[in-house]
Amino acid sequence: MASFGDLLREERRKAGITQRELAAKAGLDFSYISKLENGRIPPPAADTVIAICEILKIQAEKLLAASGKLPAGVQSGLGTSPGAQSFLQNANKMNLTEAEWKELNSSLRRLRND
Amino acid sequence: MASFGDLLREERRKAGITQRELAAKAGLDFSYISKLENGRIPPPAADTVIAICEILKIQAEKLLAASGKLPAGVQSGLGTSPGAQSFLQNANKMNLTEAEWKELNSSLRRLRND
DNA sequence: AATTGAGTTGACATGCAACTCAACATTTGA
DNA sequence: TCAAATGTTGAGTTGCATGTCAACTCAATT
Repeated sequence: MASFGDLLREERRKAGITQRELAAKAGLDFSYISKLENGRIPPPAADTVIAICEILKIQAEKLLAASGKLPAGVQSGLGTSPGAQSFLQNANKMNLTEAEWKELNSSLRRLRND
Repeated sequence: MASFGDLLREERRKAGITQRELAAKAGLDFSYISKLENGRIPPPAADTVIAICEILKIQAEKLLAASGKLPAGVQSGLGTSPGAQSFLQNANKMNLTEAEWKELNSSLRRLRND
């Protein structure tokens, strides 16, 4: 899988903006963007990734996945539910494929749409 | 919901051991256990919660949920999957009930058992 | 050739998570 | 009752996440 830095650089260029512009809009230092793109430092916090994606007008999942981190809202929201805890433990052990996650997303929708 | 500290104290007493014994087995300082039980400090890292549960011989979900944190393995395992990322975002926004999480756990089993 | 815009780098800052350590207080059982 | 066991508290430690700042390079224009 492409590294976070490579993806970020690619998407930033697609958006046609400089590191400095992106940084300014995201409220970050431009040198930080540079280091991220070159993989000199670990990916930013998940919420920062999301902010960046909004600026670049792209879906967050790919960059988020490349960052390997879960959004704070997800952690606080799901972390306090025993049911979520065991679901997540099980899902993790099963090492689901992307197709299987898609299936689960359907199950999720069916929960309320039936 | 009961606080992490109250739950911990309750379960430790059920197991019939002292703070010092629990701490020793978990590789922690006993004063740390004391502070946890009294809510003086935030709950420990998820992996520490799991270690404690193993010593107390109880299921981890309740204490984990009271701690509000997700195990590191879950974060690194699910955080790198785009499918998991979007599933978790959706699930979080839906604010699922415990019963619904149980449903999803069944869907999970069905994925491989069919 | 000098300026300008873009990117890179190393050193440093800051805050918080997750504890430990030493001292003191309280409870309990012989 | 009183000593040992158990529990509580305040202060300190350590490491890592998440950045900033200042100084630099390099390529393209003017």
